[in-house]
Amino acid sequence: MKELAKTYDPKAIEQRIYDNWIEKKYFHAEVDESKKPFTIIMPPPNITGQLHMGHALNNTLQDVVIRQKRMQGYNALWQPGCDHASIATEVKIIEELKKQGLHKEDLGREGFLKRAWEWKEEYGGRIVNQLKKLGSSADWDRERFTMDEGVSDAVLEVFVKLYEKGWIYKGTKIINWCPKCQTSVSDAEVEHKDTAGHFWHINYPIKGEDDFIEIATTRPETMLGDTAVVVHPDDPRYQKYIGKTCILPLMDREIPIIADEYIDLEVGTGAMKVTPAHDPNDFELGRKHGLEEICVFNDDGSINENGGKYAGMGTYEAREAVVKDLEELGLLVKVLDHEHAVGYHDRCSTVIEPMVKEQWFVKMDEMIKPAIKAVDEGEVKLIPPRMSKLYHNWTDNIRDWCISRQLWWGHRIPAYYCNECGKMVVAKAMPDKCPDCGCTSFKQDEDCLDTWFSSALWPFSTLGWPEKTKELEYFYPTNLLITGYDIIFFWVIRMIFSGYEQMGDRPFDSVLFTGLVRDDQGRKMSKSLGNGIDPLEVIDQYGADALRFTLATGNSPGNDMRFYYERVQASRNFANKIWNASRFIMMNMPEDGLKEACPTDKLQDADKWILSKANRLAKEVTENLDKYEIGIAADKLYEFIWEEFCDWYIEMVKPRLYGENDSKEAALYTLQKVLMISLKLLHPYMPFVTEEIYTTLRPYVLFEAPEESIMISAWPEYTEAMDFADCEEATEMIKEAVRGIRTVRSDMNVPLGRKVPVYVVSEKEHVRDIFENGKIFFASLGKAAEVYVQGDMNGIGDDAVSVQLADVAVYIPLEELVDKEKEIARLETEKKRLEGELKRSDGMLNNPNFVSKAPEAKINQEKEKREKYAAQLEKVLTQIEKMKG
RNA sequence: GGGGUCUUAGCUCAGCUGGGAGAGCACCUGCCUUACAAGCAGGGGGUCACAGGUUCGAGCCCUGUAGGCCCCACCA
Repeated sequence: MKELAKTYDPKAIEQRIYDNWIEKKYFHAEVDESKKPFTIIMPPPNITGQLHMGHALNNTLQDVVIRQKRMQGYNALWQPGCDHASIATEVKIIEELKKQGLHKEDLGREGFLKRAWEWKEEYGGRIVNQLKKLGSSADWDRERFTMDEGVSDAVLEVFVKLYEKGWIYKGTKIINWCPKCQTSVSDAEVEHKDTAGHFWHINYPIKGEDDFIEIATTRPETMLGDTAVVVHPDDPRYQKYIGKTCILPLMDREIPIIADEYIDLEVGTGAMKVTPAHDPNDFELGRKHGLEEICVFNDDGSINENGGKYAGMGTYEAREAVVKDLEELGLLVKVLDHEHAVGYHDRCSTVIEPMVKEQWFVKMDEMIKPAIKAVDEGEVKLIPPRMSKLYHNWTDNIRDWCISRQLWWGHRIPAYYCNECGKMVVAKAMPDKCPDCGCTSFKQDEDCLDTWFSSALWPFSTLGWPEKTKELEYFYPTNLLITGYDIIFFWVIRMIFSGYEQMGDRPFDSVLFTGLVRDDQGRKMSKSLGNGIDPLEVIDQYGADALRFTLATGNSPGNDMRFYYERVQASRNFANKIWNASRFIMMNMPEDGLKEACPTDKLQDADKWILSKANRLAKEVTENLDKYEIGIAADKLYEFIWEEFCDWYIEMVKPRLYGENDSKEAALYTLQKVLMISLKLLHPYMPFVTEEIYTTLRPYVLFEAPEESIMISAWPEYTEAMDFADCEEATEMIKEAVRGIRTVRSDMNVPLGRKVPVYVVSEKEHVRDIFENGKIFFASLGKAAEVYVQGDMNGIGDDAVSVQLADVAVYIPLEELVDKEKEIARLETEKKRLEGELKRSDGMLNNPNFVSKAPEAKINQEKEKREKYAAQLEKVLTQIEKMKG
């Protein structure tokens, strides 16, 4: 007989098991109309990435769900892939080049892209291998990449379609510009942070008068691009100036003073300078009033030739110079401290410069509508539900999406310009000749698309769209997306509107949001803090199962969690627990295994009790998982396996296994049956240890006809045949009595080695039967010597220590060990407790409102409890009398 | 400025549609009992932030207060 090692050693088995799964192609899903599909689309990790705890968390949860669905008989597809992560990757490659003293321009576009693809080849596989270490059962045969041919084709298809529909357009508008990365970025990529700054109050001279209008600004250097001053039309302070002009200091430009209700009378001086080219508000105002847009910044953030003598200075250098000059001119009124929100690029933390530039945009107002409706009406379910508020936060204030990036690594915008007449043609491939002038030479747009443009199509592009593949037909819409709430705006919303627009249907039924995994002090794990915990190290130390179980428990959807090694240890211990329980069962296994199931009439109360509980557990775990309550299901498994199965059932059954015994076979069968159920239910969480045990047991547990792997075995289902709810009471009663004996022994300091006689007294015959059958348990679990079950007090002295339960009492004559005072005190405590319970119960039952309004079942339940307590209390009182007398 | 969320045992967190407060770790006591010391048995510890309200009944629902965290936002 094969033996299991004394402690579970994950390292010895994980790789071997995973390789076997891969070899057997268990992860692979093919279209099969005879089965129902269940699809999860994996959030594609960046090729630049290393596995971090966030990946470990959401991939664990995805794997739990997909493994369970696979066992339930669904045709389960977990579609994986990687993201080219346009800007993130480009930045990294530039950094690498920099170390060699090179700029990306030195390589040229083609050379740079070659380098980028090499990078992708080198690092793109790394994270996939790391996901495999976690046990992820994704269909790696279907792995995709956002820049592979198929997905790129989808990107071009969508771009051209939306362009032709008029929903993609090229326009000159104010956009967020990162002076460091030298590209535009979308609104979602700008992080606003309150930053300490100043309010500079500046006098602008009114033209032709010896008068000034005082404005306030947080960014004095932008005044170089001012083209107006605006005041509120009803502001009594400034009415006289409306329609006049003032002279822009330093630039000596004459600019109009205009009126607009946009102005808040309370803020600053009530008069605002207008810089249409460098502020989103000013831009709107400028367009409304037809103001000139003077751009005064170069792409690197320095002042350009429009800035006069300040040209060439950096932003902050220019700010100082401007302020100094104003001061010398006597136009600086005052400087106040002022905190205001400043936008930073989320990638590089550089201050974003709003700039007017020509870019490509996606028109959002129409496309967003079905996406709003879908969430409102529950066609796409967000878990937890509060996430739909976050979702609305964005959809309700949506602005057109700036999709062009001045980058090289990504999907190049499919717009072509005629080299002769400049005519623009948008098409999936370079046109043969110009429709206007017939010229055959074109130049493609230099810009790339926002990386999220391709991610938005992921749920259908990975399945082959725009081709009409059988996969697309069969697996779309997908069932579930599991991702962090931090990318709800970047990604989730964009997938939803893209799904409706391109496929005419939702991309997924549900989105389960995870929170952040924080360090043990609650801080975000980050490179700069150096507090990141490498999941691979955790796996190396404790095993993948332990990490997975830790991540799957102890938190709820959308909430952050802290990472504690203590919790991983606890999970590791749990894996070891079930390993050892299995080892125990193996040790008692008959040489040739167990060929047949034990007939019900041979099962004992304890067997029925644990089988029934396992049966109910299967039902509950399934229900929880159906609702994606992954942590709740895991808690129930833990509790059942450790406490009910190991601490109670296995301990109860031991005497039946030793030597010849009529009930041995039933015990063996029950142990194996319950273990199989437990292993299967646990498998989605702890795939490795459960597989190892399952395959080791396989040649012996023949009544189950086990599969060659647990991951393709059938998910346990609730069955009437295993519901012995009626028989559960007996075992529960015995447990209660055993617990009572243990407590008494402990309280009385009875050494474990000392066996004591135990008298079980009950007036009820059926209770006496239960304990007659359960005598064996008192010997092993309660360290009892002889056990006498009887209907009266015959042979029991008044000074015996007792456990008084409702229908039964247990007496233990301890003779010299009995400390009477102590025993009385113990009984008094018990008396108090019971009186309290009775009081509570009477309070409810004597309340006419309760009796008339509460559900009948609840009332009956309460009545039963009351009876039990009353009976118990009466016995305790009698016993106290006896001890005293 | 708008919104969300949290406040439960010493620590970290569960607690499903309201029906007698839970786990892990930590702590105390006793055990190397032939599955497991990564273990077993027993035990201590909580006016569920505060104040009202709804209800027969509130950790859970409503209102307000205080503190923490987070997101969104074009107030110069």
